[in-house]
Amino acid sequence: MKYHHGNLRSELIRCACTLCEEHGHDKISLRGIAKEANVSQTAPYRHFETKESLLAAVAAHGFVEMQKSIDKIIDLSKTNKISKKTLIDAMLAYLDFAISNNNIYEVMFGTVIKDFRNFPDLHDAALEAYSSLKLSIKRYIKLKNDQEYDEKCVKIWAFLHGLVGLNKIEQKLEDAPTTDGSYDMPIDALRAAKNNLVPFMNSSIDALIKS
Amino acid sequence: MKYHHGNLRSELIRCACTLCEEHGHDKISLRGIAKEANVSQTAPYRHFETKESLLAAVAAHGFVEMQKSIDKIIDLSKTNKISKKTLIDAMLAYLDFAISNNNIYEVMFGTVIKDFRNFPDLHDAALEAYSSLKLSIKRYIKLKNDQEYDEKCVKIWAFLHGLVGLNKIEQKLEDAPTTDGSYDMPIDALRAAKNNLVPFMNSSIDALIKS
DNA sequence: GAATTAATGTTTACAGCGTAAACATAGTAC
DNA sequence: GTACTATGTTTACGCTGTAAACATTAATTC
Repeated sequence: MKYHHGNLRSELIRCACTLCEEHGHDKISLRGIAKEANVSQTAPYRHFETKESLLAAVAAHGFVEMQKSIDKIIDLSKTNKISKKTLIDAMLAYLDFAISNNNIYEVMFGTVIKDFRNFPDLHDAALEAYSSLKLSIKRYIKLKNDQEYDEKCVKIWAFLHGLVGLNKIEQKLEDAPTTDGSYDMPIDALRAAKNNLVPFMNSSIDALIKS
Repeated sequence: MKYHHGNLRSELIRCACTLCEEHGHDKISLRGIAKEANVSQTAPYRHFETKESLLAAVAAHGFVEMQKSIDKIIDLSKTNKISKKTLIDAMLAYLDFAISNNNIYEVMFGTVIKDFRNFPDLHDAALEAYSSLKLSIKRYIKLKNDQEYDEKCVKIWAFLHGLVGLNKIEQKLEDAPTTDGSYDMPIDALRAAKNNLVPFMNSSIDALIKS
């Protein structure tokens, strides 16, 4: 085995992403990541100042991937209007990314990384992802000015982000009978929403854009 | 000083709430909480099986307090309809609680507690809080059936929960110029929303209820 | 009311964590 | 080739959650 790895930095990010998605950010250690990459436990410190900065790289990677999955839907090579179906598909792509990369999404939006400005790559990646979300609205509907696009975009982003959060709650509550013998109403409602996601999203997104 | 504390359990929860809100759940230790309560570092284990279960008590307390702040607005002693202003006030009470108890809200809705069913008090408190949210909608508008109330409630809850999340993001991004010299559009939009929160909420909540 | 038991404290101990410091090896510039 | 820099390893430290053994007080039994 070579003394020098050659590509340790990106390998560490790769291992961190894998382990994070598998076990959750609070269950992974720098030592575990280093072991996964077959290096000593302090080797990561040649590439990342702290554990937080390695997780920042994981989050940045997440934002890039999330943006890609939105861009794929709205087809960046074109500039024409998109249909309502395409808009909803883009929103569904957001949800799909968030849910299939649950633990990485948590790193992107949770409290792990305190200040994005300490990690310029992450800061940029997050803004880039937002710009794709905004672009999808821009290409769906004509509004007065950029500020108005931002307002709608924030409303929709909040709604999407909230749905991701509630999805986590649902998993924690499940539908065990409560102590008084009744069942969990919010869970049924959340399940119903998920089972009919397209009409659910159609009505909500439309309402928010026109609000 | 007495050998037996007398009220250590509730005192530990109180200390945990204080320290958690002050430093964030990931920065507090069982040892620190024990020290704050003036007991030995393993004393908490006579009342809580794990750190997670102490934090579950913190979360349960949070849900109770959150529910109280909603109930105070809609006045549980009455059963008549409420005005739109009162409904919005209830939603603002949710946001206000979430933001002024940022770190406890994180414990309530984050990944710290894996499965609420392991903590029946927490499970119940969460459902109780949801029922108050739903009640506020029930007393605002007449809908077909309970299922329909749940659908609207989930939409609004998602929106509120998402706004709380975006508020955290805003704090992490702030408005430092990005590497290409431009400024952060989402931040401006979020600030604009916060500076005009009542009309912002008015239009959004209305749109979601009618969607 | 004394003896027993249960509840609730303390002390000690351990393995895993993030990370600092000292050292070793490999690649690069002159 | 020699010096320098980059990137690896080894060792060590204080903090963490928590298990185990022990001490003290409160509650229960007779």
